[in-house]
Amino acid sequence: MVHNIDHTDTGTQSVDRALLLLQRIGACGDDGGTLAGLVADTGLNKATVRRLLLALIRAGMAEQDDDSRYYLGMQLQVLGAQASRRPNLMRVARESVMRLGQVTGDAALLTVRRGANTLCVMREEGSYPLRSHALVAGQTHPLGVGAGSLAMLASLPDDEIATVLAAITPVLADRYPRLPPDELMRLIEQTRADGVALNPGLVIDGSWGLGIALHYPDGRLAGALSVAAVEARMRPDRLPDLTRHLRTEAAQIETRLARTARLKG
Amino acid sequence: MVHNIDHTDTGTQSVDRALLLLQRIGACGDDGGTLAGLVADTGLNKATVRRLLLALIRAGMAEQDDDSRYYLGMQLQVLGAQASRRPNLMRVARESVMRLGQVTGDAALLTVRRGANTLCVMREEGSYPLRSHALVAGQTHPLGVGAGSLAMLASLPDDEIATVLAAITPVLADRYPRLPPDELMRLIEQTRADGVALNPGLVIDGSWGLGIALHYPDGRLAGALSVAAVEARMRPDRLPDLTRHLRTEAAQIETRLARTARLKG
DNA sequence: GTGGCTTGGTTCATATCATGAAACTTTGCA
DNA sequence: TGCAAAGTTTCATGATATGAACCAAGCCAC
Repeated sequence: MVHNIDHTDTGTQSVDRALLLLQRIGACGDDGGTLAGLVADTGLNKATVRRLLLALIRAGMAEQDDDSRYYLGMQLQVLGAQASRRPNLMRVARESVMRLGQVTGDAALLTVRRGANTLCVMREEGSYPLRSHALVAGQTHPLGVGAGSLAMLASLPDDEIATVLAAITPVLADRYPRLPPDELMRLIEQTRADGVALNPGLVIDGSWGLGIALHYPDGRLAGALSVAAVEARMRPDRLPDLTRHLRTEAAQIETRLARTARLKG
Repeated sequence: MVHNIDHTDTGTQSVDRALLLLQRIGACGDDGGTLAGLVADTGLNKATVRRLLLALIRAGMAEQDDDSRYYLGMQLQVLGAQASRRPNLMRVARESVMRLGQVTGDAALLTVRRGANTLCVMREEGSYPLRSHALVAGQTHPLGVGAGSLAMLASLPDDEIATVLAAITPVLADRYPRLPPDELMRLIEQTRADGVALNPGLVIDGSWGLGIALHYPDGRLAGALSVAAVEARMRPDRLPDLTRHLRTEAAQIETRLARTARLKG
């Protein structure tokens, strides 16, 4: 039924740019973004950014304050609430992510794939005071960068891995010097052997992570569940314990995914 | 500082359409929308809708299920959560809206202005079993249609009211036969005299509402707070009580708006 | 089965619409 | 007062979104 599975990207340049802009505004954090900042972030022309921002504002997706900073708009809160009513991965996993964070004391993360990249969709802070803020909800990284991301990449068939690697190699070279494609291949082997993905501070020094992929009942990749902490909290003796918690919650999420899939069947 | 206050709408047709589409998908409810349905809703060409949907899907704003229905995407949940961290009207009013719903037992609503229309951004169900579902979060109506909406319209200066009326007259004639512009003018007078807006079932038979406008400390319109119920719950003897609750919560919201405004100064 | 009907999805010539360099305005600073 | 940086707008130009027409798949009645 869905004919065009590769989501060809012709004929909507301005829409793509506008939506990219929305993400960038979100990434600016609580006190919004400036026009110049967004221009720098996106690499677009100043006039283009301004024009797109006006369109976003018109639709309520963005707002502009008196100090001429740009923020996310209230329409997004409404749409976000509407989206949250659907029994999708995020809703189904919420409970598990929160429990994982509370039980381990570290940050629990839920990540999904978006093409050759990953998006962190949820983060539950643990109680441990020394926190790794390497990954925050809304951030994207190339597939393979970070524990959850690596777990997802490793779960893909080899030919798809090759495609993804080809796509992200320039980005890796540019922004993740410690993760060249061959190192990533090695990590994939390791992950497949272990059944969990370990990121020993390869993205940010001292920021470790442990992740596991999640699948829909039909075998399709759904996302990844992971735990992030400072190096001292991920010593070898603690890994088996963390892995066990991850596996328990991952199993629970997959069970619930299967249940909601059956409802529609 | 913000030069172009009228938000001129040139040069972004496709973005406007894509964002309109997002709202329509949201309006489809929990089990999504079909391509044909969205085409009918928006009046756009089928190919255009499909192309825009692919762009939305690419950005994670929408998703397409196996049964080729379209839903709101997870990226919206993430952006919605980010938007919710800002101390805007919605966040500042949340507590009051919930309390209003619980105390009165009816549905409490928070509405904002969007040009010549209003958007319901929040709804708190009361406990009373017989509910009016005339207004649900995410729905839009012309300014003046509904109690909160009427409260906002009545609070505008006369010349702006004239502009708005001119803009919405065709829509009124088409979709709200019981609310011709002159009737709306009468309601505005009534609202100004009473200090609250009463909608005695003029939009949907038997669905009554009572609303009051909210303002920022500098006098700008912020939105409206309202209560909706079936006719039997809005008999004259109950109105003073409801009005008092509305006034109390509105005052509280305005106080908190003033406080957050002072923080930025 | 088969013919008609509905709905999902795609193509491609065309003219519309988004583009971005440049100009203009405002603000901040020295 | 003059300079620099950031915000905002304009407008000629060609890249880009458009939508009529088309294809394909499912569904139903007969």
